[in-house]
Amino acid sequence: MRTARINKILAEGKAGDEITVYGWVKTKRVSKGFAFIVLSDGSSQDTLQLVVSEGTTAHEQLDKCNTGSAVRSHGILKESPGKGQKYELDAYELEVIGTSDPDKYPLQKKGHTLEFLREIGHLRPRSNTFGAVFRIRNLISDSIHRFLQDRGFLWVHTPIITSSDCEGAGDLFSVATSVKDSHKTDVPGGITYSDDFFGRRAYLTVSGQLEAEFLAMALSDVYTFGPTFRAENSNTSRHLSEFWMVEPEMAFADIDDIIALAEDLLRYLFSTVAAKAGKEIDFLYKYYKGISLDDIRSLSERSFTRISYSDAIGELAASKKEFEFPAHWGNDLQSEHERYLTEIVFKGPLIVTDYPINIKPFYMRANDDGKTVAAMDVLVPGVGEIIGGSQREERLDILRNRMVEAGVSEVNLQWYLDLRRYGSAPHAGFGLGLERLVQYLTGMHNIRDVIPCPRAPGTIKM
RNA sequence: UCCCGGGUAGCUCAGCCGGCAGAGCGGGUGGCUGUUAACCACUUAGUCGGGGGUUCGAAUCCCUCCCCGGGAGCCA
Repeated sequence: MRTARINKILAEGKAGDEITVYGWVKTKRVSKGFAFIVLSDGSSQDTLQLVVSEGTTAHEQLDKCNTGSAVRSHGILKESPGKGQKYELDAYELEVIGTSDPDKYPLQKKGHTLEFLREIGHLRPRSNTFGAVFRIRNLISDSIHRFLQDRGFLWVHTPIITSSDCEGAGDLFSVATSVKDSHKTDVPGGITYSDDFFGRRAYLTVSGQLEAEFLAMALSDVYTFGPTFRAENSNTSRHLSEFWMVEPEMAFADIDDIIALAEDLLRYLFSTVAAKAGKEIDFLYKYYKGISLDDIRSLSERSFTRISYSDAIGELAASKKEFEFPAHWGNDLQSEHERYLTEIVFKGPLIVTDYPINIKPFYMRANDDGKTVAAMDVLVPGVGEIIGGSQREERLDILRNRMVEAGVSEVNLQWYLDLRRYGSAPHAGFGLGLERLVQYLTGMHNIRDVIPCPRAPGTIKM
Protein backbone atom coordinates (compact mmCIF):
# COMPACT_ATOMS: atom_id res chain seq x y z
CA MET A 1 0.00 0.00 0.00
CA ARG A 2 1.98 2.96 -1.28
CA THR A 3 0.79 6.13 0.31
CA ALA A 4 1.25 9.83 -0.02
CA ARG A 5 0.00 11.76 2.96
CA ILE A 6 -2.11 14.82 2.40
CA ASN A 7 0.51 17.23 3.72
CA LYS A 8 2.95 15.95 1.11
CA ILE A 9 0.38 16.01 -1.69
CA LEU A 10 -0.45 19.63 -0.96
CA ALA A 11 3.18 20.68 -0.54
CA GLU A 12 4.75 18.87 -3.50
CA GLY A 13 1.88 18.02 -5.81
CA LYS A 14 1.21 19.79 -9.11
CA ALA A 15 -1.98 20.19 -11.08
CA GLY A 16 -2.35 17.20 -13.36
CA ASP A 17 -0.65 14.72 -11.00
CA GLU A 18 -2.35 11.36 -10.75
CA ILE A 19 -2.48 10.41 -7.09
CA THR A 20 -3.87 7.95 -4.59
CA VAL A 21 -4.86 9.21 -1.19
CA TYR A 22 -6.08 7.60 2.02
CA GLY A 23 -7.91 9.24 4.88
CA TRP A 24 -11.02 9.61 6.97
CA VAL A 25 -14.12 11.46 5.81
CA LYS A 26 -14.75 14.65 7.71
CA THR A 27 -17.75 15.94 5.77
CA LYS A 28 -19.71 15.04 2.68
CA ARG A 29 -21.80 17.54 0.70
CA VAL A 30 -23.96 16.03 -1.99
CA SER A 31 -25.52 18.03 -4.78
CA LYS A 32 -27.28 16.83 -7.89
CA GLY A 33 -24.64 15.55 -10.25
CA PHE A 34 -21.62 15.75 -7.96
CA ALA A 35 -20.44 15.71 -4.36
CA PHE A 36 -17.67 17.13 -2.23
CA ILE A 37 -15.89 14.98 0.33
CA VAL A 38 -13.41 16.51 2.74
CA LEU A 39 -10.67 14.07 3.67
CA SER A 40 -8.27 14.24 6.60
CA ASP A 41 -5.34 11.98 7.48
CA GLY A 42 -3.81 13.83 10.42
CA SER A 43 -0.59 14.61 8.56
CA SER A 44 -1.25 18.32 8.88
CA GLN A 45 -3.97 20.80 9.69
CA ASP A 46 -5.00 20.73 6.03
CA THR A 47 -7.62 18.54 4.43
CA LEU A 48 -8.02 17.42 0.85
CA GLN A 49 -11.31 17.99 -0.95
CA LEU A 50 -12.48 15.25 -3.27
CA VAL A 51 -14.80 16.17 -6.11
CA VAL A 52 -16.93 13.18 -7.09
CA SER A 53 -18.90 13.54 -10.30
CA GLU A 54 -21.92 11.55 -11.40
CA GLY A 55 -21.06 8.86 -13.90
CA THR A 56 -17.80 7.82 -12.22
CA THR A 57 -17.45 4.57 -10.26
CA ALA A 58 -16.59 6.80 -7.35
CA HIS A 59 -20.06 8.30 -7.37
CA GLU A 60 -21.62 4.88 -6.79
CA GLN A 61 -19.78 4.62 -3.46
CA LEU A 62 -21.16 7.84 -2.01
CA ASP A 63 -23.91 6.21 0.06
CA LYS A 64 -21.33 4.24 2.10
CA CYS A 65 -19.00 7.19 2.38
CA ASN A 66 -20.24 8.70 5.62
CA THR A 67 -18.56 10.92 8.17
CA GLY A 68 -15.82 8.96 9.91
CA SER A 69 -15.39 6.24 7.30
CA ALA A 70 -11.93 5.34 6.03
CA VAL A 71 -11.49 5.64 2.29
CA ARG A 72 -9.04 5.35 -0.55
CA SER A 73 -9.42 7.59 -3.54
CA HIS A 74 -7.62 7.88 -6.83
CA GLY A 75 -7.80 10.77 -9.25
CA ILE A 76 -6.22 13.83 -10.77
CA LEU A 77 -4.98 16.71 -8.68
CA LYS A 78 -6.17 20.06 -9.95
CA GLU A 79 -6.31 23.65 -8.86
CA SER A 80 -9.51 24.32 -7.02
CA PRO A 81 -11.88 26.94 -8.37
CA GLY A 82 -13.50 27.20 -4.92
CA LYS A 83 -12.30 29.19 -1.98
CA GLY A 84 -10.50 27.66 0.99
CA GLN A 85 -8.08 25.29 -0.73
CA LYS A 86 -5.47 25.53 -3.43
CA TYR A 87 -5.86 22.00 -4.74
CA GLU A 88 -8.62 19.45 -4.87
CA LEU A 89 -8.79 15.90 -6.17
CA ASP A 90 -10.91 15.10 -9.20
CA ALA A 91 -11.76 11.67 -7.85
CA TYR A 92 -12.78 8.97 -10.26
CA GLU A 93 -12.11 6.06 -7.91
CA LEU A 94 -13.43 5.86 -4.38
CA GLU A 95 -13.17 2.82 -2.15
CA VAL A 96 -14.67 2.71 1.31
CA ILE A 97 -12.13 0.73 3.33
CA GLY A 98 -13.93 0.97 6.63
CA THR A 99 -17.54 2.08 6.95
CA SER A 100 -18.88 4.22 9.76
CA ASP A 101 -22.53 4.17 10.78
CA PRO A 102 -23.57 7.83 10.64
CA ASP A 103 -26.33 7.18 13.13
CA LYS A 104 -23.82 6.01 15.74
CA TYR A 105 -20.52 7.75 14.98
CA PRO A 106 -20.09 10.26 17.83
CA LEU A 107 -18.10 12.90 15.95
CA GLN A 108 -20.30 15.23 13.94
CA LYS A 109 -19.44 17.77 11.33
CA LYS A 110 -20.20 20.41 13.89
CA GLY A 111 -17.88 21.36 16.70
CA HIS A 112 -17.90 19.48 19.98
CA THR A 113 -17.08 20.56 23.50
CA LEU A 114 -13.76 19.41 24.92
CA GLU A 115 -15.64 17.79 27.80
CA PHE A 116 -17.56 15.57 25.39
CA LEU A 117 -14.42 14.70 23.43
CA ARG A 118 -12.74 13.65 26.68
CA GLU A 119 -15.38 10.93 26.98
CA ILE A 120 -14.38 9.49 23.59
CA GLY A 121 -10.63 9.71 24.03
CA HIS A 122 -10.02 7.04 21.39
CA LEU A 123 -11.77 9.08 18.67
CA ARG A 124 -10.85 12.63 19.62
CA PRO A 125 -7.47 12.60 17.81
CA ARG A 126 -9.57 12.73 14.62
CA SER A 127 -10.84 16.18 15.55
CA ASN A 128 -9.08 19.28 14.26
CA THR A 129 -8.29 20.39 17.77
CA PHE A 130 -6.62 17.22 18.96
CA GLY A 131 -4.81 16.69 15.69
CA ALA A 132 -3.29 20.13 16.17
CA VAL A 133 -2.46 19.52 19.83
CA PHE A 134 -0.79 16.17 19.22
CA ARG A 135 1.24 17.46 16.29
CA ILE A 136 2.47 20.34 18.44
CA ARG A 137 3.21 17.96 21.31
CA ASN A 138 5.32 15.88 18.94
CA LEU A 139 7.11 18.94 17.56
CA ILE A 140 7.96 20.15 21.07
CA SER A 141 9.19 16.71 22.14
CA ASP A 142 11.35 16.32 19.06
CA SER A 143 12.73 19.84 19.44
CA ILE A 144 13.65 19.26 23.07
CA HIS A 145 15.81 16.32 22.01
CA ARG A 146 17.30 18.32 19.13
CA PHE A 147 18.20 21.29 21.31
CA LEU A 148 19.80 19.25 24.08
CA GLN A 149 21.56 16.83 21.73
CA ASP A 150 23.00 19.76 19.79
CA ARG A 151 24.45 21.06 23.03
CA GLY A 152 26.07 17.74 23.82
CA PHE A 153 23.63 16.52 26.45
CA LEU A 154 23.22 12.75 26.81
CA TRP A 155 19.71 11.37 27.07
CA VAL A 156 19.87 9.06 30.08
CA HIS A 157 17.17 6.54 30.91
CA THR A 158 16.47 6.75 34.60
CA PRO A 159 14.20 4.13 36.16
CA ILE A 160 10.44 4.22 36.22
CA ILE A 161 10.34 1.76 39.13
CA THR A 162 12.42 3.11 41.97
CA SER A 163 13.09 2.59 45.66
CA SER A 164 13.51 6.31 46.37
CA ASP A 165 10.64 7.60 48.44
CA CYS A 166 12.20 10.74 49.81
CA GLU A 167 12.20 13.30 47.10
CA GLY A 168 9.40 15.24 48.68
CA ALA A 169 7.50 15.63 45.45
CA GLY A 170 4.15 14.36 46.60
CA ASP A 171 2.61 10.96 47.24
CA LEU A 172 3.89 7.92 45.39
CA PHE A 173 2.28 4.97 43.67
CA SER A 174 3.45 1.68 45.15
CA VAL A 175 4.53 -1.14 42.87
CA ALA A 176 3.58 -4.55 44.22
CA THR A 177 2.76 -8.02 42.94
CA SER A 178 1.46 -9.75 46.08
CA VAL A 179 -1.54 -7.72 47.06
CA LYS A 180 -3.60 -10.91 47.24
CA ASP A 181 -1.65 -11.91 50.36
CA SER A 182 -4.13 -10.08 52.52
CA HIS A 183 -3.40 -12.07 55.71
CA LYS A 184 -0.01 -10.41 56.00
CA THR A 185 -0.83 -7.16 57.62
CA ASP A 186 2.26 -5.17 58.49
CA VAL A 187 1.55 -2.55 55.86
CA PRO A 188 -1.67 -1.11 54.49
CA GLY A 189 -3.09 -3.41 51.87
CA GLY A 190 -1.96 -6.47 53.78
CA ILE A 191 1.36 -7.28 52.11
CA THR A 192 4.85 -7.50 53.44
CA TYR A 193 7.18 -5.66 51.14
CA SER A 194 10.19 -7.69 52.23
CA ASP A 195 8.38 -10.74 50.82
CA ASP A 196 7.34 -8.97 47.67
CA PHE A 197 8.97 -8.90 44.26
CA PHE A 198 11.90 -6.58 44.96
CA GLY A 199 12.33 -7.56 48.60
CA ARG A 200 11.66 -4.00 49.62
CA ARG A 201 9.14 -1.32 48.92
CA ALA A 202 9.09 0.01 45.36
CA TYR A 203 7.38 2.96 43.74
CA LEU A 204 6.72 4.60 40.43
CA THR A 205 9.16 7.45 40.05
CA VAL A 206 8.13 11.00 40.86
CA SER A 207 11.29 12.38 39.27
CA GLY A 208 14.46 11.15 37.67
CA GLN A 209 16.47 13.92 39.24
CA LEU A 210 18.42 12.02 41.89
CA GLU A 211 19.48 9.39 39.34
CA ALA A 212 20.24 12.09 36.77
CA GLU A 213 22.55 13.64 39.37
CA PHE A 214 24.79 10.57 39.59
CA LEU A 215 24.90 10.35 35.82
CA ALA A 216 25.78 14.04 35.53
CA MET A 217 28.54 13.48 38.08
CA ALA A 218 30.18 11.21 35.50
CA LEU A 219 28.94 12.37 32.09
CA SER A 220 28.64 16.10 32.86
CA ASP A 221 25.62 17.08 30.75
CA VAL A 222 22.63 14.75 30.78
CA TYR A 223 18.88 14.84 30.65
CA THR A 224 15.93 12.58 31.30
CA PHE A 225 12.79 12.63 29.22
CA GLY A 226 10.04 10.29 30.24
CA PRO A 227 6.90 9.72 32.27
CA THR A 228 6.63 10.46 35.97
CA PHE A 229 3.91 9.61 38.43
CA ARG A 230 2.29 11.44 41.32
CA ALA A 231 -0.41 9.90 43.49
CA GLU A 232 -1.54 13.29 44.78
CA ASN A 233 -5.29 13.67 45.07
CA SER A 234 -5.22 16.84 43.04
CA ASN A 235 -8.18 17.63 40.84
CA THR A 236 -7.22 20.60 38.75
CA SER A 237 -6.80 21.61 35.14
CA ARG A 238 -3.02 21.70 35.63
CA HIS A 239 -2.30 18.30 37.24
CA LEU A 240 -2.01 14.74 35.97
CA SER A 241 -1.16 11.55 37.85
CA GLU A 242 1.03 10.51 34.91
CA PHE A 243 2.89 13.22 33.05
CA TRP A 244 6.07 13.67 31.05
CA MET A 245 9.02 15.59 32.34
CA VAL A 246 12.35 16.73 30.90
CA GLU A 247 15.11 17.02 33.47
CA PRO A 248 18.48 18.37 32.33
CA GLU A 249 21.28 18.06 34.87
CA MET A 250 24.67 19.74 34.42
CA ALA A 251 27.90 19.19 36.32
CA PHE A 252 30.30 22.05 36.99
CA ALA A 253 27.35 24.38 36.65
CA ASP A 254 25.61 26.83 38.92
CA ILE A 255 22.15 28.33 39.14
CA ASP A 256 22.88 30.94 36.48
CA ASP A 257 23.95 28.27 34.03
CA ILE A 258 20.68 26.41 34.24
CA ILE A 259 18.63 29.60 34.20
CA ALA A 260 20.36 30.39 30.92
CA LEU A 261 19.77 26.84 29.70
CA ALA A 262 16.07 26.98 30.59
CA GLU A 263 15.60 30.29 28.84
CA ASP A 264 17.51 29.21 25.74
CA LEU A 265 15.54 25.97 25.57
CA LEU A 266 12.16 27.68 25.90
CA ARG A 267 13.00 30.35 23.36
CA TYR A 268 14.23 27.69 20.94
CA LEU A 269 10.97 25.79 21.39
CA PHE A 270 8.91 28.94 20.88
CA SER A 271 10.73 29.80 17.69
CA THR A 272 10.46 26.23 16.38
CA VAL A 273 6.74 26.04 17.06
CA ALA A 274 6.23 29.43 15.44
CA ALA A 275 8.19 28.32 12.40
CA LYS A 276 6.74 24.84 11.94
CA ALA A 277 3.28 24.80 13.48
CA GLY A 278 1.81 28.07 12.29
CA LYS A 279 -1.39 26.52 10.97
CA GLU A 280 -1.96 24.58 14.17
CA ILE A 281 -1.34 27.64 16.33
CA ASP A 282 -3.62 29.80 14.17
CA PHE A 283 -6.39 27.21 14.39
CA LEU A 284 -6.08 26.82 18.17
CA TYR A 285 -5.86 30.56 18.76
CA LYS A 286 -8.98 31.12 16.70
CA TYR A 287 -11.03 28.71 18.79
CA TYR A 288 -9.43 28.79 22.23
CA LYS A 289 -7.80 32.22 22.41
CA GLY A 290 -4.71 31.02 24.21
CA ILE A 291 -1.62 32.47 22.58
CA SER A 292 -1.23 33.83 19.06
CA LEU A 293 1.44 33.02 16.53
CA ASP A 294 2.74 36.60 16.74
CA ASP A 295 3.01 36.38 20.51
CA ILE A 296 4.91 33.09 20.36
CA ARG A 297 7.28 34.53 17.77
CA SER A 298 7.96 37.66 19.79
CA LEU A 299 8.48 35.63 22.97
CA SER A 300 11.22 33.73 21.16
CA GLU A 301 12.96 37.00 20.32
CA ARG A 302 13.28 38.64 23.70
CA SER A 303 14.88 37.58 26.96
CA PHE A 304 12.77 36.62 29.94
CA THR A 305 12.27 38.79 32.97
CA ARG A 306 14.12 37.57 36.04
CA ILE A 307 13.19 38.52 39.59
CA SER A 308 14.15 37.24 43.03
CA TYR A 309 11.48 35.78 45.26
CA SER A 310 12.06 38.61 47.73
CA ASP A 311 11.56 41.25 45.05
CA ALA A 312 8.46 39.41 43.82
CA ILE A 313 7.00 39.57 47.31
CA GLY A 314 7.82 43.28 47.34
CA GLU A 315 6.13 43.73 43.99
CA LEU A 316 3.01 41.99 45.25
CA ALA A 317 2.98 43.92 48.52
CA ALA A 318 3.30 47.21 46.65
CA SER A 319 0.45 46.40 44.29
CA LYS A 320 -2.96 47.86 44.86
CA LYS A 321 -4.58 44.53 44.12
CA GLU A 322 -6.46 42.80 46.93
CA PHE A 323 -5.29 39.19 47.21
CA GLU A 324 -7.23 36.48 48.95
CA PHE A 325 -3.95 35.52 50.60
CA PRO A 326 -1.69 38.56 51.06
CA ALA A 327 1.89 37.96 49.91
CA HIS A 328 4.12 37.26 52.87
CA TRP A 329 7.88 36.54 52.86
CA GLY A 330 8.36 32.91 53.81
CA ASN A 331 5.19 31.59 52.23
CA ASP A 332 5.12 30.05 48.78
CA LEU A 333 3.59 32.11 46.00
CA GLN A 334 -0.13 31.44 45.58
CA SER A 335 -1.71 30.85 42.18
CA GLU A 336 -3.24 34.31 42.32
CA HIS A 337 0.23 35.78 42.95
CA GLU A 338 1.77 33.93 40.02
CA ARG A 339 -1.06 35.02 37.76
CA TYR A 340 -0.75 38.63 38.83
CA LEU A 341 2.99 38.66 38.21
CA THR A 342 2.92 36.89 34.84
CA GLU A 343 -0.34 38.27 33.44
CA ILE A 344 -0.56 41.81 34.84
CA VAL A 345 2.90 43.00 35.85
CA PHE A 346 5.32 41.31 33.45
CA LYS A 347 2.93 40.00 30.77
CA GLY A 348 4.96 36.94 29.84
CA PRO A 349 7.27 34.21 31.12
CA LEU A 350 8.93 35.09 34.41
CA ILE A 351 11.90 33.54 36.18
CA VAL A 352 11.67 33.71 39.97
CA THR A 353 14.82 32.88 41.94
CA ASP A 354 16.13 32.45 45.48
CA TYR A 355 13.14 31.07 47.35
CA PRO A 356 13.05 30.75 51.15
CA ILE A 357 14.93 27.69 52.31
CA ASN A 358 12.01 26.43 54.39
CA ILE A 359 9.63 25.88 51.50
CA LYS A 360 12.06 24.04 49.22
CA PRO A 361 13.43 20.46 49.22
CA PHE A 362 16.60 19.40 51.05
CA TYR A 363 18.75 18.98 47.93
CA MET A 364 18.62 22.64 46.88
CA ARG A 365 21.82 24.52 47.56
CA ALA A 366 21.73 26.91 50.53
CA ASN A 367 22.64 30.50 49.72
CA ASP A 368 25.14 32.43 51.83
CA ASP A 369 22.37 34.49 53.45
CA GLY A 370 21.22 31.36 55.27
CA LYS A 371 17.60 32.15 54.43
CA THR A 372 17.25 31.24 50.79
CA VAL A 373 18.26 28.54 48.33
CA ALA A 374 19.62 28.71 44.79
CA ALA A 375 16.26 27.78 43.26
CA MET A 376 14.52 28.96 40.15
CA ASP A 377 10.98 28.59 38.81
CA VAL A 378 9.77 29.61 35.37
CA LEU A 379 6.18 30.86 35.49
CA VAL A 380 3.99 31.56 32.46
CA PRO A 381 0.61 33.26 32.06
CA GLY A 382 -2.41 31.02 32.35
CA VAL A 383 -0.57 27.90 33.38
CA GLY A 384 1.74 28.90 36.23
CA GLU A 385 4.92 26.96 36.93
CA ILE A 386 6.29 25.07 33.95
CA ILE A 387 9.87 24.70 35.18
CA GLY A 388 11.27 24.19 38.66
CA GLY A 389 14.98 23.84 39.22
CA SER A 390 17.94 24.53 41.43
CA GLN A 391 21.63 24.30 42.01
CA ARG A 392 22.14 21.13 44.06
CA GLU A 393 23.77 21.12 47.49
CA GLU A 394 27.23 19.69 46.83
CA ARG A 395 28.65 20.23 50.35
CA LEU A 396 28.34 16.98 52.33
CA ASP A 397 27.96 18.40 55.83
CA ILE A 398 25.41 21.01 54.81
CA LEU A 399 23.42 18.44 52.83
CA ARG A 400 23.33 16.06 55.80
CA ASN A 401 22.09 18.84 58.06
CA ARG A 402 19.37 19.70 55.58
CA MET A 403 18.30 16.05 55.49
CA VAL A 404 18.05 15.94 59.26
CA GLU A 405 16.00 19.13 59.31
CA ALA A 406 13.72 17.81 56.57
CA GLY A 407 13.34 14.45 58.30
CA VAL A 408 14.86 12.57 55.37
CA SER A 409 16.57 9.32 56.34
CA GLU A 410 20.12 8.74 55.11
CA VAL A 411 19.68 4.99 55.12
CA ASN A 412 18.62 4.56 51.50
CA LEU A 413 20.52 7.60 50.24
CA GLN A 414 24.11 6.69 50.97
CA TRP A 415 24.69 6.48 47.23
CA TYR A 416 23.44 10.07 46.93
CA LEU A 417 25.80 11.19 49.68
CA ASP A 418 28.66 9.33 47.98
CA LEU A 419 28.40 11.81 45.13
CA ARG A 420 29.42 14.44 47.71
CA ARG A 421 32.11 12.21 49.23
CA TYR A 422 33.96 11.36 46.05
CA GLY A 423 34.73 14.17 43.66
CA SER A 424 31.84 16.41 44.58
CA ALA A 425 31.26 19.33 42.28
CA PRO A 426 28.74 22.10 41.81
CA HIS A 427 25.87 20.90 39.66
CA ALA A 428 22.42 22.08 38.80
CA GLY A 429 19.32 21.10 36.89
CA PHE A 430 15.64 21.61 36.41
CA GLY A 431 12.42 19.81 35.57
CA LEU A 432 10.23 20.96 32.70
CA GLY A 433 6.62 19.78 32.71
CA LEU A 434 5.95 18.81 29.12
CA GLU A 435 2.15 18.97 29.32
CA ARG A 436 2.21 22.40 30.94
CA LEU A 437 4.40 23.73 28.17
CA VAL A 438 2.08 22.19 25.58
CA GLN A 439 -0.83 23.78 27.41
CA TYR A 440 0.81 27.17 27.27
CA LEU A 441 1.53 26.97 23.56
CA THR A 442 -1.78 25.42 22.49
CA GLY A 443 -4.04 27.44 24.77
CA MET A 444 -5.70 24.27 26.04
CA HIS A 445 -7.18 25.27 29.38
CA ASN A 446 -7.29 21.72 30.74
CA ILE A 447 -4.12 19.62 30.93
CA ARG A 448 -6.21 16.51 30.20
CA ASP A 449 -6.54 17.82 26.65
CA VAL A 450 -2.83 17.76 25.81
CA ILE A 451 -2.08 14.06 26.49
CA PRO A 452 -3.72 11.15 24.67
CA CYS A 453 -4.65 9.17 27.77
CA PRO A 454 -4.94 11.41 30.82
CA ARG A 455 -4.64 9.88 34.27
CA ALA A 456 -6.08 11.66 37.27
CA PRO A 457 -7.75 10.59 40.53
CA GLY A 458 -10.66 8.36 39.52
CA THR A 459 -9.82 8.72 35.84
CA ILE A 460 -8.14 5.95 33.87
CA LYS A 461 -10.00 5.18 30.68
CA MET A 462 -8.24 2.95 28.15
C1' U B 1 -9.52 16.91 49.94
C1' C B 2 -12.32 21.81 50.31
C1' C B 3 -15.61 25.79 47.95
C1' C B 4 -18.86 26.97 43.87
C1' G B 5 -21.65 25.57 39.23
C1' G B 6 -23.87 21.72 36.45
C1' G B 7 -26.23 16.58 34.78
C1' U B 8 -33.14 17.03 30.15
C1' A B 9 -32.91 13.69 22.51
C1' G B 10 -26.53 11.37 19.55
C1' C B 11 -24.41 16.85 20.58
C1' U B 12 -25.36 22.06 22.63
C1' C B 13 -29.04 23.80 25.61
C1' A B 14 -34.20 25.99 27.12
C1' G B 15 -38.06 24.43 30.46
C1' C B 16 -37.14 24.59 37.17
C1' C B 17 -42.06 30.02 42.19
C1' G B 18 -45.26 21.74 40.67
C1' G B 19 -50.04 20.59 35.89
C1' C B 20 -49.33 17.15 28.10
C1' A B 21 -41.17 16.70 27.19
C1' G B 22 -39.12 21.46 23.83
C1' A B 23 -35.56 24.11 20.26
C1' G B 24 -31.16 24.29 17.30
C1' C B 25 -27.62 21.05 15.46
C1' G B 26 -26.75 15.88 14.08
C1' G B 27 -29.13 11.37 11.75
C1' G B 28 -32.91 9.80 7.82
C1' U B 29 -35.83 11.01 3.16
C1' G B 30 -36.50 14.27 -0.95
C1' G B 31 -34.75 18.74 -3.68
C1' C B 32 -30.66 21.77 -5.61
C1' U B 33 -24.73 22.19 -11.29
C1' G B 34 -18.97 24.52 -7.17
C1' U B 35 -19.83 23.48 -1.91
C1' U B 36 -16.48 25.01 2.50
C1' A B 37 -19.58 23.45 9.92
C1' A B 38 -23.39 24.34 2.15
C1' C B 39 -28.55 25.53 1.47
C1' C B 40 -34.32 24.44 1.27
C1' A B 41 -38.48 21.09 2.77
C1' C B 42 -40.20 17.04 5.53
C1' U B 43 -38.94 13.53 9.27
C1' U B 44 -36.54 10.86 13.42
C1' A B 45 -35.20 11.34 18.46
C1' G B 46 -36.07 10.82 25.77
C1' U B 47 -34.61 5.74 32.17
C1' C B 48 -35.24 14.53 32.44
C1' G B 49 -27.75 11.13 36.19
C1' G B 50 -29.21 6.83 40.18
C1' G B 51 -32.06 5.90 44.64
C1' G B 52 -35.45 7.62 48.30
C1' G B 53 -39.09 11.29 50.09
C1' U B 54 -43.17 15.33 49.97
C1' U B 55 -47.67 15.81 46.81
C1' C B 56 -53.85 14.27 43.75
C1' G B 57 -49.69 15.20 40.47
C1' A B 58 -42.29 16.09 40.38
C1' A B 59 -37.61 17.43 34.95
C1' U B 60 -39.26 21.31 38.58
C1' C B 61 -39.49 20.99 45.92
C1' C B 62 -36.51 18.02 49.94
C1' C B 63 -32.66 14.13 51.32
C1' U B 64 -28.76 11.06 49.58
C1' C B 65 -25.23 8.91 46.30
C1' C B 66 -22.68 9.06 41.55
C1' C B 67 -20.52 11.73 37.54
C1' C B 68 -18.74 16.29 34.97
C1' G B 69 -16.83 21.39 34.92
C1' G B 70 -14.54 25.89 37.33
C1' G B 71 -11.63 27.62 41.51
C1' A B 72 -8.23 26.43 45.89
C1' G B 73 -4.29 23.40 48.07
C1' C B 74 -0.09 20.08 46.52
C1' C B 75 3.37 20.45 42.31
C1' A B 76 5.77 20.04 36.76
